[in-house]
Amino acid sequence: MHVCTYICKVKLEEAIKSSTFTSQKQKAGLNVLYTAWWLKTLISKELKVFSLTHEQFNVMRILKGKHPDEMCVRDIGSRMIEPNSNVPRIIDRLVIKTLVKRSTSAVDKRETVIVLTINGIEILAKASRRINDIMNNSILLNEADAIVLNQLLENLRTEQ
Amino acid sequence: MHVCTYICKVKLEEAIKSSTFTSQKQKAGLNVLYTAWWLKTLISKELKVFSLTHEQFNVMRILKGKHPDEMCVRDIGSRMIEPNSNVPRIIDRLVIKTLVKRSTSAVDKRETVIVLTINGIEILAKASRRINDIMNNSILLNEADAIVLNQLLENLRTEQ
DNA sequence: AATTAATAGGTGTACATACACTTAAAAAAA
DNA sequence: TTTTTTTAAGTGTATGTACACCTATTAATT
Repeated sequence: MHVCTYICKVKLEEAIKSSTFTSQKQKAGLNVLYTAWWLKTLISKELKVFSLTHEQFNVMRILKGKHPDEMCVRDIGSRMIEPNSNVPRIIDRLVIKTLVKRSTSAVDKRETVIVLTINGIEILAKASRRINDIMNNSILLNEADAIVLNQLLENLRTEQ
Repeated sequence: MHVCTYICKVKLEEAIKSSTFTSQKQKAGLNVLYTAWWLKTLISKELKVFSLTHEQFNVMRILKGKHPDEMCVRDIGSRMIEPNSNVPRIIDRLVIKTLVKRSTSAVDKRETVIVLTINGIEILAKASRRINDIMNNSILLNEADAIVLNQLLENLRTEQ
């Protein structure tokens, strides 16, 4: 049985070498930005095994949600975590790796429709398993706390 | 007196058009990533008035912390919110805009030392005021909630 | 003192992002 | 039906990021 000899808390103060925050609210802003970077880096490192970037993986996961149906570029873009990502260029790279197929819509010739290839589905399945494992093992947050966190983040983003 | 007629909650489900999360923990991960993007965009939009990017502003704010002392590139890098930022290139742009001055350290010729110019201090003061206002007005989170949020994010990042 | 190792900064490349602009096609208006 | 407007995708440019590699300088070792 593994005994956890010590737990290293990655404190914000240590990470950005600063301990003077004008308010907890200000600290929370920096904390969100730093935590997002921490998470992205964690995920990106795992995806490297599959030669995928965070964003390429994200697009593939979105496509999976509609598979075997095709999705247009606009529709993919509207589901991205970072909505201003340049989806056509991310798709370019997935096409080169033969993970997705791009074709013009028969219904509306303006639309480009994308669908995962068999290769894409296989790679995505493997990558998803890995990422899910990592998220479960690395995010040490119980479900009750996660609910509170989700609520607080939603409050933070509330607009008048 | 301004009457707030309606409050629009930017729900994660609406933002990424997904409502099927395998766990609250998984949702929390996406929520952190999305909130960070939301915050960054908010700040970047404000900084546009000053022709500054989020990262250039961040470097200038770090320099302010030691002003009028100089800081070496490595030292700046270690205080960045996103530690893998390529500091020399961010400084390149600040030098072009005459917001900082770059020179070789007399003590250790390997080191490049950076200091804010008078122009840089002025611009930073104006930009900081604007950003602080925006943060105070846009992040609708009371101090008690902010403390909880900070604690949860620190827990989330805890490593064994 | 001469050699080797470590460190600081910078560069090259691939990828992503923000945003303005272009082009083709479809929809709406005249 | 022709013209105008809107929409979907893609492109160009400036910026930033991740990471491997290079160069100069300093520190450590022999």
